[in-house]
Amino acid sequence: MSLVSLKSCNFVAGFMKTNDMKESVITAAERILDSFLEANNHRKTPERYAILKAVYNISGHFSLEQLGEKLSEEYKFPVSRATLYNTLNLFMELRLVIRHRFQGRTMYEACYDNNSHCHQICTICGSVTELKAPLIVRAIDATHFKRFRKDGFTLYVYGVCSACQGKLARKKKITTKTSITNNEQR
Amino acid sequence: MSLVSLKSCNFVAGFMKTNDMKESVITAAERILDSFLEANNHRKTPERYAILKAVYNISGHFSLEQLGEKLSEEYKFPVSRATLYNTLNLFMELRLVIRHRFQGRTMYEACYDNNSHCHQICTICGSVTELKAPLIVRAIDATHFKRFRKDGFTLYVYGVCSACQGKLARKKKITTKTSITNNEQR
DNA sequence: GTTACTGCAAACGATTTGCAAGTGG
DNA sequence: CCACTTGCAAATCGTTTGCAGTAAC
Repeated sequence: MSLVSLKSCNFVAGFMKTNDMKESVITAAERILDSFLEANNHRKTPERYAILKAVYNISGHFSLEQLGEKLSEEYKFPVSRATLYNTLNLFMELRLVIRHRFQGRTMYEACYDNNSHCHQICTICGSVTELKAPLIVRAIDATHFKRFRKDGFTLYVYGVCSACQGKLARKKKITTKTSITNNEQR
Repeated sequence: MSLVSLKSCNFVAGFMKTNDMKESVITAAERILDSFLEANNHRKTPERYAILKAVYNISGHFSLEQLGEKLSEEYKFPVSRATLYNTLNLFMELRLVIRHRFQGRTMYEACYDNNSHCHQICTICGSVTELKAPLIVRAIDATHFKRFRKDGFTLYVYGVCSACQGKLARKKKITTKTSITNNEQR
C-alpha cells in the first residue's frame, strides 16, 4: 500500500518534459518489470525490455501495429506479433500500459501507474483527444469506494467535436433530437 | 440543444421502479426510433422494435448472445446475429444503447440518452459494478469542454474488489508494489 | 414495384494458442 | 539442463459483408 508515494511520484512525472525525466520514468518502469520477472522466475529477455523502451518512447496512444513498426524500423529489433501481444498483456498486469478500445480500434498507452486518463471522443469522426480536467480528477480522487481498492480510472467523454458540428450544421437532414446522423462511427 | 430537459427527464428515469415508468421509457425510446426511421426512409420492421423492447427490458449490461437468447426464448422472436449487430449499431447512433468493452468482452446497455455511466471494475476477477457517484457526475457536468459538444460520458474505475483483496492477501507471493498478480485478467 | 432488411454463410481482422526451436538462469 | 519464451502458423473469436429471398412502403 505504498500507493500514495508512488502516486505523487507519477504526478510529478506527468509534467516531465526533459529527456532526463523521461529516462527516469523508463528506469522506474524497468525496475517494476525487473522485480516482477525475478519474483516469478520469468526471463529477462531482450524483447521485453526493448518493447518496454519503445512503449515509453511513444507519446500518446499507439496500436500494436505501430509499436511493431517502431521496433523494427527505429530500433532494428523486429518482434513477432504474438510476442507483442504477450508482452503487452504482461505490461497491462503490471499497470505499465493501459489498453483502450476506441470505436473498435484497440490502442495502448504507457501509463506507469499514472492511471488517470481523461479522453474526449467525437462520436462522428472518432477523433480522440487527451484531456486535462483537474476538477474531475480531484472529484474522483476524493471519492471513497466501499470495499474496493481504487488503483486508477479512465474517463471517456463522448460528444461532437467542433469540426463535425460544422459538418452537421451544413447537412442537417435528420430530425432526431441529438442530431447524431447515420454517419460512419463504428 | 434541448439536452437539459432530456437529461433531467432521464434522471427521473434513473429512479423509476414501477412498470408504468419503465413503459414510458420504452415508449420514449420507440418514439426516437420511429422518427429516425421515418426521417430517413428506413423500415419499421418488427425485428427492430422487438430488439428495442428486449434491450430495454434487460436491466444492466448484456452481451449480444444474451440479447439473442432473450429474444428467442422469452419473446419467441429469434433474430439473426447479423441483424442484432446491425440493429445495435443503429441504436448506438441514436444513443439508445451504449457499448462497453470490459477486459475484451463486449457488453451493451440501454441508456436512452442517460449517458452517465460509472463503473467499478476489478482487474483481478473482472467483476463490473455499476456505481452511483453524484460528486463525480456533478464535477463532469460542471466541466466546460472547449470546442466540443458533450453528450455523455463513461467512467471506469479500476482496482481490486474486496473478495480479491482477500484472495491476494492469502496468496501474496509476488512482490510488485501494486500486488497485482499474474492471475487471469485478460 | 421499388427499395430496404433479414438471414445465412463466407470473409475478415484482431487476438490467442499449439508446437518446435531457442535461450536465459 | 530445465523451464520459460519466442516465432510461426493455425485456430479462434467477435464482427462485418455479399447475396438471395422477403417484406415494408
